[in-house]
Amino acid sequence: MKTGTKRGRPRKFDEDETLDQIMQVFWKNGYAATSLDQIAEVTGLNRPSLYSAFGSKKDMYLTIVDRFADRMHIYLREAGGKATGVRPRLKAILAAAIDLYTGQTELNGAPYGCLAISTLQTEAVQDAEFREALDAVITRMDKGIASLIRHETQGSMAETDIKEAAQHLALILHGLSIRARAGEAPGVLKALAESAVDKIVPASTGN
Amino acid sequence: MKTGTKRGRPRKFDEDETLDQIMQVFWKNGYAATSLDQIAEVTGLNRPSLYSAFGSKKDMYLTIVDRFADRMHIYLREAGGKATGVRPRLKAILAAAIDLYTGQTELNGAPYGCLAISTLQTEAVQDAEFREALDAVITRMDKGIASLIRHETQGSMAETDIKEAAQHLALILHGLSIRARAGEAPGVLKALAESAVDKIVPASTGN
DNA sequence: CCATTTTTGTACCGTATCGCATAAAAATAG
DNA sequence: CTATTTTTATGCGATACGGTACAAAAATGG
Repeated sequence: MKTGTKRGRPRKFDEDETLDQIMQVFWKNGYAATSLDQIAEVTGLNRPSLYSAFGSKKDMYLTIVDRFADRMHIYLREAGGKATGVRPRLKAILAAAIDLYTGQTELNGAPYGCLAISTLQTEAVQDAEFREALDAVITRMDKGIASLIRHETQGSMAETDIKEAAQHLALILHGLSIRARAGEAPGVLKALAESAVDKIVPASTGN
Repeated sequence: MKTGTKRGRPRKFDEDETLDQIMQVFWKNGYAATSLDQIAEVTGLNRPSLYSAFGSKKDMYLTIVDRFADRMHIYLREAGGKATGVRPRLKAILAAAIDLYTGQTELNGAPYGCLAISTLQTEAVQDAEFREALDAVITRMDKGIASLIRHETQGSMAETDIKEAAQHLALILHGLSIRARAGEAPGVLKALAESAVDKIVPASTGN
């Protein structure tokens, strides 16, 4: 019984590529306004294939939200790594996020903002599972930024101040996502992000 | 030809009260996930009556967005008037907004965040009219906050700094709306708002 | 070459959707 | 009391929705 090769008819599609296509649709239209027919058209699959591969519409969406959050954090971590010092690193990740929100990266082709902030949020009231997913995304962002600040300031900031600053920057970031979706230009958003970092993170730390 | 009294069958409903009920439904569910049947049930009207009074679903929603923005600004203006000094006034309007976002006021009964930020935003990509409406809400908030700062600092701040600070605070506010919808407690949000004001608005102005 | 397994594609089910057509109801005008 | 005006109420109509049943297709195992 060789288990190297799969048994039945081979899939016509690449799962990863298909998930990326699905992500685009949800990212653009949100959950409620997206139909499975649209997804079927974009992916080239038919609904039964979609269902057997990814479950229900809600399953698909939650999968996509996780996928987006993972991608986002890898992408921001990488962007933050290119600078040194608290403020420069924070500015770098905010600028990278703005590029993503305004459609300047290869992950998306248009100014859709943040998938979680801009689409998941709307559904959060009606559905507890969506609300928990949104909360998880927010918390993860808070902790990610706090971790960066903590690491970069090396004990010169009180822990409560670190957490507070991180939340302030996350609030700013989410506000920027909304403006990106409203059509605001990347340059304007980046200028706002830079000055926000200067105000929120103390200069006494050396930068 | 007396024109004092209307001619036909009298309406069974109060237009203002009905609009408030419609606002609740859109506020909770967003645009796409709201059906006219839900609205009909909540208002006690049937669809033809709704249509003849308020137009299509999209018409109704845009009407509601305007209505919400107007209410919001009256409410915040009133809240800001109860304090004196830049920072106290800004803190007062942010706290009032958080009360609204978390369902502590009589305008709404649950933590739905900001209607425009939390529901209009999702539709902004698909529909240019929605995108413009969102942009208008954002701009109005920026200008409102800038006006407050300008008035309260009496020329001690440069105009560009005023506008920048106003946008920073609006970004924070919109981020707070999202957290409210995610279920965060009012107290936590208010603490964040207060410290944000302290960081963003210079202390040199006297407060 | 036939059985088995997995995916694909067509077609369908029941329901929900928005908008409207049409008639009944309730008021005023003369 | 009749004509007119406006709103209400029933119901239709065409489409769209999510999900699934079922058979054909395409691979492997022996």
